[in-house]
Amino acid sequence: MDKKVRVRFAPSPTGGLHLGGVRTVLFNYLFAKHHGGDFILRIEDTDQTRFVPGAEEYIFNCLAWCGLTPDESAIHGGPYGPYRQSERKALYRDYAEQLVAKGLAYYAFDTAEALEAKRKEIPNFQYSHATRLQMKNSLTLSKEETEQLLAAQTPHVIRINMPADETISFTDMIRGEVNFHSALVDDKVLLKADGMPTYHLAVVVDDYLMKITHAFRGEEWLPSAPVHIVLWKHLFGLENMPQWAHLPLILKPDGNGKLSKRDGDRLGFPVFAMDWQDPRTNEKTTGFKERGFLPEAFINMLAMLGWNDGTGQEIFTLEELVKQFSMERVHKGGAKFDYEKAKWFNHEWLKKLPVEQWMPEVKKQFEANNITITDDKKLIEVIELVKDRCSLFSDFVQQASFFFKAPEAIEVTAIQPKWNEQKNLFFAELIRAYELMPLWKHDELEKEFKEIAAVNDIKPGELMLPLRIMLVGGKFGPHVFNIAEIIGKEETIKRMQHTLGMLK
RNA sequence: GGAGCGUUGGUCAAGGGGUUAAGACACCUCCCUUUCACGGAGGAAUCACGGGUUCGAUUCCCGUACGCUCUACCA
Repeated sequence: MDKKVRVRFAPSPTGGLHLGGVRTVLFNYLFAKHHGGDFILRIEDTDQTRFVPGAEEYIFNCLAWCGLTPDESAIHGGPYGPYRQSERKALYRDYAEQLVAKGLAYYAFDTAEALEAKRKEIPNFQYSHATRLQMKNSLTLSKEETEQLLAAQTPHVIRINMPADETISFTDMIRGEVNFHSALVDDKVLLKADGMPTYHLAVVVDDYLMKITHAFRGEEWLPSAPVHIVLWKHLFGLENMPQWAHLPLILKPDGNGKLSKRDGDRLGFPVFAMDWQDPRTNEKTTGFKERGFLPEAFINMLAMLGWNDGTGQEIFTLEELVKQFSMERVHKGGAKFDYEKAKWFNHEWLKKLPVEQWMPEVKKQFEANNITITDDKKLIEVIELVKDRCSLFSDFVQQASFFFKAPEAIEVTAIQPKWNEQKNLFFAELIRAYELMPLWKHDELEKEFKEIAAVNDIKPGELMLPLRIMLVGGKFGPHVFNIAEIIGKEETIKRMQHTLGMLK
């Protein structure tokens, strides 16, 4: 029987959680759940210089919002902890030493200055089989010298001793067989001078210890795969190595290249899952959540960036995605992010989900714009009326504020040129009639409106827009008489009089 | 510079040796609508280029071009 599937997402807590990161989580999650396996979240915080307070908690919050709950993590617990690499520091050195003992790694004592000098001396310098004999390390020093330096606690790193002439190959679940020539891969640092492992060492040690069966990560990792393969071969055996899949990148909408936070700022759309405030600069970046996206839509949209089930279906629930997902159907090429399409996904989900479920978000958006809503029944009525014209929760502010508050700007210029005394008289009469209306219902209002128009011999079409401008302030929104009914007699008449005053 | 990966309409993409080369988003036209949307009907691709293999290539092979990623004691 096959081993239980175990996958992991391993972010470093250095800032906001990027679209591409969430998609990597998603594909990990979908694959694991499709196979009845476990999804592990491991924090890769081995670079102490890049530690950002709050970033870890933020990642957990994003995952919670998305509904992608880890089975094991630093906060969910689990049998293979700790799940923060900084807390596992002690165990890495031993593996690096094992490699040194076997001659597959070596101590290197080169200072930053020496490395810098070498880079200047040799163009495109690589610390590799071609150059390592020119450097200060346990390969060039005598055994005694090395031991002396070590005993004196001289700062040093441990580097992998890449084979000089081997073909390193592995099978990627998305790309098939991939080959590298070992001579072109440099001797990556495995253990840093501060005793922390680099990503290269940590990822293989932890994947082994945590019994990871499938390792998925972004395509940017492909060039360093041979380092990981060599490590696996000598540390734990290729037969125990997880199956790899390198996911295609999410590209910027214009031009080419990886989508970055900068692109979002420049083009006006979010890139992070949720709002992120950098504690060092206090710079605040809005996320998809706060911008008015439903998590269901966000996930759905991400899933379709680089994957589809081949049927043409585009709207999927998480459960459906779990059921349908397969790594073989993931694309090789990167996908450009399209914000318009992202909004479309949200629009579809808005239509699909019951209003009650997302009404609180709409309220929040109104509150952020100083409109407090106390009447839930009215809000639901309003939402039903305008939801076809909204893609995001934030759109409701623009589309429905006038139901709760008289419009601040009245687009009188839209009606002024064609305004005349006849229309003036019509509206005066309409107001008198409306004041006496016993039943304030949209069909009654419309009937009355048309009757008075007929008596005055004006085409109703000439009067509809003026009425709309009076009530809404602009040329948009649902049927005018529905609006009038909801805002009520008093408010309707007040707004008519207000605009009439402006037209005199 | 080197290595690896990629390339079907503006975008996401289905398909796969012989097809009218799906569908969605965006865009344009029309219908519906006395506003804006929604909805409905239409509109656009010689499948990067050049060689092969083949009766036949967008599909297989090899080159070329272009793009991207990596090339840190960052992940």
